[in-house]
Amino acid sequence: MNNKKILIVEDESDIRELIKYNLEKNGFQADVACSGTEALQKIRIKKYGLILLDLMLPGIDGIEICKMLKSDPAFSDVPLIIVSARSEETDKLTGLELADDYVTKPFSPRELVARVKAVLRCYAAKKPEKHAEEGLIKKGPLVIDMGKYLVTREGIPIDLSNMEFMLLAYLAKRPGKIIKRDFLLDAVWGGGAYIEPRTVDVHIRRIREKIEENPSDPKFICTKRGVGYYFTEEG
Amino acid sequence: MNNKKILIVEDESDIRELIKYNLEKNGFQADVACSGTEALQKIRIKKYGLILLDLMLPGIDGIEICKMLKSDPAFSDVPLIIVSARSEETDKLTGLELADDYVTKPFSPRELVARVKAVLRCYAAKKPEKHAEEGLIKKGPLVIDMGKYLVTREGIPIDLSNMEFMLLAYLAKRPGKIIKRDFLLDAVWGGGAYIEPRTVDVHIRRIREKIEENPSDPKFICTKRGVGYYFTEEG
DNA sequence: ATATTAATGTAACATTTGGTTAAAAGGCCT
DNA sequence: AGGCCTTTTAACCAAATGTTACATTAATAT
Repeated sequence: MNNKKILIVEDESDIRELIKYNLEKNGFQADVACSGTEALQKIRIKKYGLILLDLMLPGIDGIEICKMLKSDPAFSDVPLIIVSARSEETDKLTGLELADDYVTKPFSPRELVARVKAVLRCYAAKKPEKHAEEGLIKKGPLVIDMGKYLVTREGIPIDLSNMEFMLLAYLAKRPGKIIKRDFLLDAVWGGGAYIEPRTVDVHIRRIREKIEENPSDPKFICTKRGVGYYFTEEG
Repeated sequence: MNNKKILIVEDESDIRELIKYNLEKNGFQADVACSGTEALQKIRIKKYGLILLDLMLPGIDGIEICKMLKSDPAFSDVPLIIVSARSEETDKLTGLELADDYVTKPFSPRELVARVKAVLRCYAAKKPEKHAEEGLIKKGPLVIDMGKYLVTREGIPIDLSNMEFMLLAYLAKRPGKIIKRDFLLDAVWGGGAYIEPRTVDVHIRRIREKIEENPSDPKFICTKRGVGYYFTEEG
C-alpha cells in the first residue's frame, strides 16, 4: 500500500538505534544513515515515506540538506522532520520553515513516534487518492459506505470484519476486473505481509456467507478459475 | 497568553517578505508558506493566531483553502484575512463570506497591519461567546447541550469531565462516522498532544459508564474493531 | 463417459490482534 | 496536603485472522 519506509539521519549510534527500534516497534520500516552524504545517497536510490534528519551532522550541515531536499521537486514532497539538540527559538523557526515538524533533544521516543504519525497522517489527508477512499459504492442492492465501514443489502446492515470489509471494498471498486490472489494480498494486506494465498479464499468464503443469497452460487464476488476473483460488473 | 503567530500564505517572495517584515516590526511572529499545500501542512502542525491568505496561488486555489479551513472544526476558529490582487466585486463577496476581512493589492503595509490588529481585537472580544458552540444534539434519551456543556439523559443531568464532554460531543456530531483513535487525538486533544492511543479507550470507557445503561453493551458510543469508535446513527 | 488432476470451497483449529477493564501513577488546582 | 482529572500500564478476554486438512468442483485426458 503506502510507502512507510523512514530514513533516520543521525550520527550518534545510540540515538539512531533508539529511534529505529521505536519506529519498528510501531510498524514502520526504518533505514539509517550516519552522515549527510550517506543520507543523500540513500534518498536518491530509494523512495522514502518520511525523513528524520538530525541537524548536527559531521560534514554537511543538516540545514543544507533540508534546503536541497525541499528545492528539488523530486524530493520536496517527502515529509521531513528535523531532530536537533539546538533548542534556540531562531533555529526552530528556521527549521519549521523548511521541515514539516521539529523535535528537540532530548525527546521521548513516544513523542517522536507520535509526531511521525501526525506528519504522515497530515500528508495522507491531502492525497487525492485518499479522497477517493471516502464515499459510497453501490452495486444492485449492495451499498458499501467507505466512511462508515458499513455494508448494507437492501438497507439491511451487514456485519463484516475489518479485513472482510477491505477485501470486499477493493474488489467492488474494480468491478469486472479479475484479481489474482497474490495481488489481493499485496493490495489489501499490504506489501510486507507473508500470508498464504489460500487465506484469501477463506475470507472470500466468509464474505460470501454474509452478503450472498446463496454462498455457493455467488452473485457479487465471483471466481475466475485458475486466475482469481472479481466483483460482478452487472448492476 | 494569546497566540500571536501569523501565517502568511503568499507565492510572490517580495510581497511575502514585505508583509513579514511589517508584521514583525509590529511585534507579531510570522511564518510563511509559498503554496497552498505548504500552508495546509503548517496549519496542521502549528496553531496559528491568524492566517493571511493570498487567493492567487500555484496549485490549490485559495478559495478552496478557505473552504477547507472554515469547514474543519479544528481550524474554523482561526481568523482569516484574504489578500488578493483580484478587485472584482464578485470575488470580494465570495471572499468575505469565508474570511474575516479582505484586502486587495496594492495595499499599504500600514493598512494591512491595522486590519490584522482589528481582526484580532474583534476575535478577542468575541472569545467568550465564540467559546460556546451553540446547538443541541439529541439521540434518543440523550441530549447534549453544546452551549451549556451539559449532557442529560431523560432530563437527568450527567456529570462529565471536560475531556469526556469534548470527546462525546465530537463523536455525537458525526453520527455513524467511524473515527480512528489517531484522529480523535488530533481533533479532541489537539495536534500538539502526544498521547497514547490507548488513552482514548479509557475515556470512552468512562463516558460509557456514565451515559450507557450497560457499559459493556453500549448503545451510544460503539466500537468498530480494528478501526475506531463511532456514535450510533439510530435515534 | 469415466478417470485423473488441479483448483477451489469448506470447516475446524490455532494464533494473533485489539478492546476492555481495573488499578496505579502523574498533574493540576484549591 | 487532598481531591479531582488525566494518562499510562498491564492482565485478561473475545473476536478476527491465519493455517491446515479435507471435501468438492471443474477441466482435461483417456
